[in-house]
Amino acid sequence: MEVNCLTLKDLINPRQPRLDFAIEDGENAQKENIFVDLSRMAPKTPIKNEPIDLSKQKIFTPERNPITPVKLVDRQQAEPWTPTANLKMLISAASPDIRDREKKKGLFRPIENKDDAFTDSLQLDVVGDSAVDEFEKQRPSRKQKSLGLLCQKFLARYPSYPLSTEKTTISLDEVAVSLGVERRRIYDIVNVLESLHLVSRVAKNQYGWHGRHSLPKTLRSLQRLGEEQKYEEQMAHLQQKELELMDYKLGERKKDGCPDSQDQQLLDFSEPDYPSSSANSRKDKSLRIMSQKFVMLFLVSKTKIVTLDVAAKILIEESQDAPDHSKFKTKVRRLYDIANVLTSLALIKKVHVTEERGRKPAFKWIGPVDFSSSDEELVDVSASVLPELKRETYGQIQVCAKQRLARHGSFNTVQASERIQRKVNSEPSSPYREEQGSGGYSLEIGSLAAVYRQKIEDSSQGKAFAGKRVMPPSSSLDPVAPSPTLSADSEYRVNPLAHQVFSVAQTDLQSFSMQNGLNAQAGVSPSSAASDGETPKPALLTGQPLVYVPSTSLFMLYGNLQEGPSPGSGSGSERDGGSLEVTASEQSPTPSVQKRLGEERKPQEEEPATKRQSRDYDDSPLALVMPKKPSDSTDIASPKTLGPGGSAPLEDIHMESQLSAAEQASGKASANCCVSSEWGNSSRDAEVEKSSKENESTKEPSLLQYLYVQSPAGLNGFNVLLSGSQTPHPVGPPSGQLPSLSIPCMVLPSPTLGTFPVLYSPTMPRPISSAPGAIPNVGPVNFGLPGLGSTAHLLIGPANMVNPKSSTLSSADPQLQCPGSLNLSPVMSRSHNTIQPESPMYGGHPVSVVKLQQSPVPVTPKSIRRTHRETFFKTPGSLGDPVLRRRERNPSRNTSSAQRRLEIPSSGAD
DNA sequence: CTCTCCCGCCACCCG
DNA sequence: CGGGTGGCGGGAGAG
Repeated sequence: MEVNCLTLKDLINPRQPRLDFAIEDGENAQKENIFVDLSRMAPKTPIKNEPIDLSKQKIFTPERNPITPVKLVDRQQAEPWTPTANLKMLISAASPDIRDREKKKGLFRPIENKDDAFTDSLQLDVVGDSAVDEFEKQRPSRKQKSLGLLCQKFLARYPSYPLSTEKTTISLDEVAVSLGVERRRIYDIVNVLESLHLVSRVAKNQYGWHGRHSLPKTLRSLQRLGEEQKYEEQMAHLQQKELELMDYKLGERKKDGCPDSQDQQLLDFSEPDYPSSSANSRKDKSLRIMSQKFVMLFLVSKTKIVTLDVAAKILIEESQDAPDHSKFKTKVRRLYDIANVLTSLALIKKVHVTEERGRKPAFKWIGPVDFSSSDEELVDVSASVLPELKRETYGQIQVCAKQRLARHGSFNTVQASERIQRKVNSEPSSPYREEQGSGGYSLEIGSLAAVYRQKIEDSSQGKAFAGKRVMPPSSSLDPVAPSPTLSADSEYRVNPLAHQVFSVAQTDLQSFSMQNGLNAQAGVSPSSAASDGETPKPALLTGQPLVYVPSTSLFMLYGNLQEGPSPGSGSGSERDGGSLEVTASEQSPTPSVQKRLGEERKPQEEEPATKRQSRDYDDSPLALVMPKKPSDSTDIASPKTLGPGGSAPLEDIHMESQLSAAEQASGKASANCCVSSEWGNSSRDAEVEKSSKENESTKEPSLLQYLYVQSPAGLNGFNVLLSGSQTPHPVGPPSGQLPSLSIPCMVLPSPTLGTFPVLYSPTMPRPISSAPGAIPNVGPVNFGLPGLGSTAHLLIGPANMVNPKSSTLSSADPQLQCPGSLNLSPVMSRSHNTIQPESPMYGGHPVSVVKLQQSPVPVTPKSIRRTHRETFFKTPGSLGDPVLRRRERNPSRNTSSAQRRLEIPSSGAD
């Protein structure tokens, strides 16, 4: 058949018209520099079949009938897509099974080509000729088929931060069909995603989607591993060598071939090859491992820039392959594959490093960075000093945080970036400088790393790279087991700093803001500044959580808000070190291990309930949190069950804490709010603008205080809160009643906590009574922050946090939906999917929303939302979700867990 | 040219 | 053993 098919295909294809020009550009852009929106995309949770509306944001999906079609005008889209599609159609005709697939595919098709489709459709509609042109043009350019694009499509199907309750399984076949590609390609994507624990294999052909919840943790673990392996040194070394070589040999491009020599040199340092540690079995060379190592390189790199040649060399070296040119080429190819996926995840972007000799392709890390730094430091200290963290510890931690703030909190991003840049430039190891601006990562990282290194060194030998071999490839990759540090971390997060922290934070913030200036622009993070082509859009990345930590992170947040998805923001997420337990699970290096670990994890997980909570925050796109106990409460959502002793009555506590937190927040928040939303969008309601303007006055002067923002995972960051109220004092009123803020903002309780009362401030165009209940029609409100720029967009929904986004948009802000704000829409859509149930409610009465706060208990869908935790890695049993909220869910979880276990085996190769 | 990286053969390896 | 996985590298599009 295939043969025949091919033939047919050829005939048919002969050129389907794809138009994708516009799209292509976009693609290119993305690919090249960018980042992606995937996060924003709507999630479709279940792939399974249905096309869901998914919404794909922009695209409209024309489709549903996929089928065949004749080429024609009607459905231009349908037809042409890709040759592959055609082929499939043909095939389907032949076989029923296939046909089914086709159908499915068809459903999805829109997705696949959404962009294209979108464009096409527009064009077509507009211009009749286009159709013809299309045919003519038809080139399915390579770009269209690129792995990066494919990956984006893939990611678009799933929520970045799926609710803990929703377990999404990915059927490779389905995906392949829906995306119109061969399965082989899906493997490439999945393998990379798996390396980051975004997915895990469940069974044959089946993967479970975890989302980004644990990404910070995973990254942290990888960073640690990278440090242990001394990748940084290796990189520096290679770079130097190269430079030297280059210098000596000027023009020759032997580079390609050269690697050998270099490699050898490296080897010298380290050790002679190690033939085998684990012999590199196929696994060692797997894309998964390569991916992890590649990520590690970024994480340990001070510059956060990794050139492909260096990465390839290191990989070759590790693999012990004899370095030959072909190997090098192969490695590079693989790295591109990985890079495409990572780029789609908005973790890296392409840049070019200009060395003395020319440009070299490289990638820059734009994902979260700081996790390791501040928190770790703290953690570390605490861990080392106080094995057991306790309240007291917190105190210490707080102190540290304060200090840190003092030192860095006010740090101007720009300054930071400059410094970094300087460092980079001066650094011998990093001969090149980025074309763009340097990222504004915290400077501390380096120092921290140094510290770590030392520690490590102590244990390990003097040899530079000896460490590397130490790790078994696969296992090593996985995240480290939870270390005490983590625990500390977690605690830190979890409980964070209570008031003290807050106070500190406030202060810092002010100073910070002052220094930075309110303008968001000013605050632009370096990375963003860099600008290559980065689009601001990225900011939206829903996926990236902002910093939640009060102290240090604040500034990051600030930056993030402004910028949006700046890498820095991501870093914030990192902090979540709290994910201890998660770590454990995830850490288990290989997936397989993970699975196994599941059991082990459980125990660990127990403690973590709180952690998770913290994590949740982290995960949540924008979460500024004020830690406090309340946060813990959030955990509710956390899947993991509490251990026996665990936090017992979380719920109660949560409630209380939440309230208190809310109060505090309200009180504290004094400034104007700033909200940033992830999505930048152009559109905003006029009203909003007004409000914003009004706010502006306020804003400018003050600074922002913040608030906390938390967005439920599913929401993608939509919830932000800000406030700035003048009223510093906390309002006493428990849940619902908070003092009204002069500024129009709503304070949302942490998503997780459903209980929180929402605060809404009336400044809005419509006068609203401050009383919560009173809120009239507050539908979702958008805030535009002037300072933030058009990009910033805030939507607030009266309803629970959860829905607001989606529903809000749809109902209230049509504008948002406008094409212009594509980004938003996608997001929105996503949330929709996830939350759908709620949406209806929401739509109905905004006001009612307020009530939401009520008791969390309800099993209603809403409640579900809260739980967005990550389920992922955890093994099933361990998942606490159920626990948290309602015990009801457990059953489901168990089931899921079972699956995972199954998975494990397969993946678990180890 | 070089940079990217798609494509798909075919080896592994698991069930 | 069959089929799911996925290493691998030729070769071609894009710049």
